[in-house]
Amino acid sequence: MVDQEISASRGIERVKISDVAVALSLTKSTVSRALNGYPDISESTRLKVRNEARRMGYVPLSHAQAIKTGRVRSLGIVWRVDSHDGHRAFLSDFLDGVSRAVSAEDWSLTVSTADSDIAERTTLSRLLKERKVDGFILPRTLADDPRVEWLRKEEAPFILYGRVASERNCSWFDFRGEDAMRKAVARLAELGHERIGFVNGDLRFNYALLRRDGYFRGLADAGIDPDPGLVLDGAMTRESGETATRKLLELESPPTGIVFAQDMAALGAYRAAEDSGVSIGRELSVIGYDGVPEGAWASPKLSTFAVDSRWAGQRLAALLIDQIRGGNPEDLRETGEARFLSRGSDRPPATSGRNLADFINL
Amino acid sequence: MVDQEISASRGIERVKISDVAVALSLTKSTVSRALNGYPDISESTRLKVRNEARRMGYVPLSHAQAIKTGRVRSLGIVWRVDSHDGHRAFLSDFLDGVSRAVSAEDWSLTVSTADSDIAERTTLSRLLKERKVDGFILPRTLADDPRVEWLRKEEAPFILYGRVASERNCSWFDFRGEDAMRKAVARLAELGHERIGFVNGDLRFNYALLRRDGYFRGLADAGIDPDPGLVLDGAMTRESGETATRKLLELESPPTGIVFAQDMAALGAYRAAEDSGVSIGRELSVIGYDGVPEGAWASPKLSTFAVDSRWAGQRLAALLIDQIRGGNPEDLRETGEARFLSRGSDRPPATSGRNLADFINL
DNA sequence: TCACTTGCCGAAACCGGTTTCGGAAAATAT
DNA sequence: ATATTTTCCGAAACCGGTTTCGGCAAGTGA
Repeated sequence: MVDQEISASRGIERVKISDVAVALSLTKSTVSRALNGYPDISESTRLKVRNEARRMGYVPLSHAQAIKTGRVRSLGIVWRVDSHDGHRAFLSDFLDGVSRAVSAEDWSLTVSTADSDIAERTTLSRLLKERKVDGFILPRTLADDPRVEWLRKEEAPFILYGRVASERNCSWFDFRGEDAMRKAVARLAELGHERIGFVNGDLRFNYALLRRDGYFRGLADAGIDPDPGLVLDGAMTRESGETATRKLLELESPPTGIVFAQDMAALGAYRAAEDSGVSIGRELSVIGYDGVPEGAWASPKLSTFAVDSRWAGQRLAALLIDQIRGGNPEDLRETGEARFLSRGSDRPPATSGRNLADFINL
Repeated sequence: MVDQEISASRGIERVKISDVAVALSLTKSTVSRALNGYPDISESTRLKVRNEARRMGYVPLSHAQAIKTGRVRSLGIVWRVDSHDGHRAFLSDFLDGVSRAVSAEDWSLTVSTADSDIAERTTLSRLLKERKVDGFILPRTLADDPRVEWLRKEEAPFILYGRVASERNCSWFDFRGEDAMRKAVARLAELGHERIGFVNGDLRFNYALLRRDGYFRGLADAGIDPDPGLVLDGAMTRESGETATRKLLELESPPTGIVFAQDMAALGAYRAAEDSGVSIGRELSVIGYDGVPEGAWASPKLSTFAVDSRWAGQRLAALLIDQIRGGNPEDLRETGEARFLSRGSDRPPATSGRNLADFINL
């Protein structure tokens, strides 16, 4: 009667390490070491233990392990929700990448959101103090990112999605946006464009600085003198991209091609162009960066440098786990290449001396 | 020298409960009970303990608590990445909502992704066995959802985003999509439409069944005989929405208005309409459901029933925490209302006997 | 044959909290 | 003044693992 009550209230008994030990007439210390690959366990007992553990369905409680090891086998991400929605489209892919890498090692992922710097700091601090995570993936890297110094001080492992000036002890993964911008300019120049504008994102973000450099290098490569009047920044949404484009089109001699540091801004150009009566792919060429899905639904489709967010998430997680396991942070840096999607929005300039036939024969 | 080495290698010492106890000349058991609000601690010492703990920056390790309490103060979500991308736009808001509710209680959120049923089951199982989470939020509820039965068997707390047929012991939050569909039909009927089509999502999902019911009730309300030929399903992307719309427009007597169970499908209608030479808001009225941001960038802007994903996440998390703390699952059910955004895509039919002036005087 | 490794496992401490139990001191009742 | 209850805290067990340490038995070398 009492037994029934107990079993009814407690449900399926969880099998613990001592259960496995008893079943094998061993001590739990032996079972633990066998399962964790200690060298002082014979191969034969290691095998027996592993089989019996599997047979009994034994899975160690992660928090019971953590109390002694100090590791919870979990990574943390604080996602900013206060900024432009340009990156929102990638959250799903990004998390998928992180999740895959993390699951492959039997780790897990803790996600939190924040809508301000202090909220982010508070959350990072709490996750760290409670030891909910062993390290952090930091998206949206600033040129001079205060999180870096703070996490160094707290001695918490972290990795940046994006590069940073203060390199000491930093790991990162990033796509070489500067290369993409450079190629975008080269592409437009090759098509015959001579006045090529650049609409950048917010300069507080490090990628904006890098992409700006790439743009200017592209101009230099093509032998085009840079015109500061053709360069704008702070556009990371459709609205601001629309405004920026409008400004450029209202210039005395407007650009025939514009490179955008972000697709969302580039999509804003479509409306500005429509209002100004210029058609994209004809009077105005546009190349974006990011590879947002909406680009494929614009007409003409937006040519862009697509970024593989899933891959970024995957590498970030894998590198961070390496670091937590003792790897040297400065050895854990990787970059990737954005893939150019040539679609309809980049074409030879309508007013160019060179015509379409020339281009085809190029 | 040795001390230096130790302090240098171990860094900032974490303050533990025994440190607080020593500082106050109390035992750690007293400190623990004081902090956790046990009634057998005097108000004066409770205050002293609380202040000293705060002063020393003491925060309990969540996994150290968990080993005795069995609770890790964490919720789990497995996000499906294999389906249509209609819900991706909401992930950011949704997670933000969950994160807010969870942080308010000092809990945390563990996120994982899966691209198949078995992957999802494997992940749920692992999170449960390792006890990384205390309960699950289940998005994307199926009409007959196998996760429900399985989690019941495992005795794991869970809550559904969406309702389900097998109600026993289930908690949920959901938006009353059926009400929205009913109102959408009413709206179109009021505008003078008599042939109103319906493009539904995948019928395996429970919301599709509910919304279909809503559509038919709307027709009944308006005294319109349902025409099975005007009802299609399985459209949850732009592509499939485009195809579905094309089919409807090719009918001998095509609908003058279409209600879509999902915005993404409704956006597909724009291209179909363009190709067929009918203009949306004139020859064809369209009402969607979801409130995706892209809807505001279509022309004309898509009229739709917008869902507050942040709110959904918030309520789901709060209700689930209540349940884990002992609340009766069947008492923890809530629904919400989708908010109608009247924009440009729903207008009186061009061929209607009633003209615009009539409508204005309505 | 004896001393000395080496291989392998058990015993026990330990991690940082929570919770039960018992008892001393203070408050109340008799 | 004594008996009885309350109030409040300390002592110790406990949670489920990991890790250190020590020792027995078998193997090795001289």
